[in-house]
Amino acid sequence: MLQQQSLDLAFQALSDPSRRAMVERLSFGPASVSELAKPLPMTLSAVVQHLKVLEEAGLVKSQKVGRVRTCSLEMGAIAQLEAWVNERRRFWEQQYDQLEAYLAETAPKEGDR
Amino acid sequence: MLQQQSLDLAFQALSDPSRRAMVERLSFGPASVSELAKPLPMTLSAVVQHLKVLEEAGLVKSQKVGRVRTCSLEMGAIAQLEAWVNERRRFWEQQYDQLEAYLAETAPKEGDR
DNA sequence: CAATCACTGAAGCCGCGACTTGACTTTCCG
DNA sequence: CGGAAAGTCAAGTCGCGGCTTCAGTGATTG
Repeated sequence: MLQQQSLDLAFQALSDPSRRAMVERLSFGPASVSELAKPLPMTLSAVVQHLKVLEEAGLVKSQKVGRVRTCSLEMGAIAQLEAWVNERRRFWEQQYDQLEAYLAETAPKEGDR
Repeated sequence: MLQQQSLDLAFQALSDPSRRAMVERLSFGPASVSELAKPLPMTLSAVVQHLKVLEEAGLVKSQKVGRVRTCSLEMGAIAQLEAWVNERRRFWEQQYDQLEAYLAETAPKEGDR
């Protein structure tokens, strides 16, 4: 599973609060690097480094025009996260259903007739 | 938002591949600590430490009966992750729709008639 | 043209997080 | 009872991740 690698990068990237803040900001629309940096209590340099992580995780893309780099969300990676989480839930519910079925079979209740 | 804190812990916890593997295993049903440890290339001790992280993040709960501790998934935290991801997508799509609407207004296409 | 803006890149610091080792405690089984 | 199983705890090591600082480099603007 090559997915594994990119999932890893994505979760890793989102484990940092500052980077998650950047993603949240970007979910409202594109922004420049300094716009992303404005609310964060750190250097522009640090923000750029975070940005690099997000880009390598495929969560964000950016392009530079003139002297300003504009960033925006890359929904593909987000969808992958979603898929992983959904899968966990799916398996968990399935197992839960099996338990229910088992209980229903071994100890049928009134309403079951 | 106090949610922030627990979201942070959850993402943080899932940023480690071993811990994600444990969660994946647990999505198929409860397991003991050594069962969780079996596929992982590390000491039981290390696994226990990972487990602690997962529990503090609210992703897993466990209880000890006799000498064996049985772990299982805690779906609440997972649901929170899901919510965050969905929210990002929601905002992103909404912004996308606005763009589309704008384009449609300023440069109507053939089919619009 | 000079000054400013918006980054970029390279060092370097430092704390924390993922491990290991080793020593103990409890529980279970024959 | 004796010994294996299943964890638990406390140190201690080590590398990497999140910062900062500082020294550039091109665009942009008065």
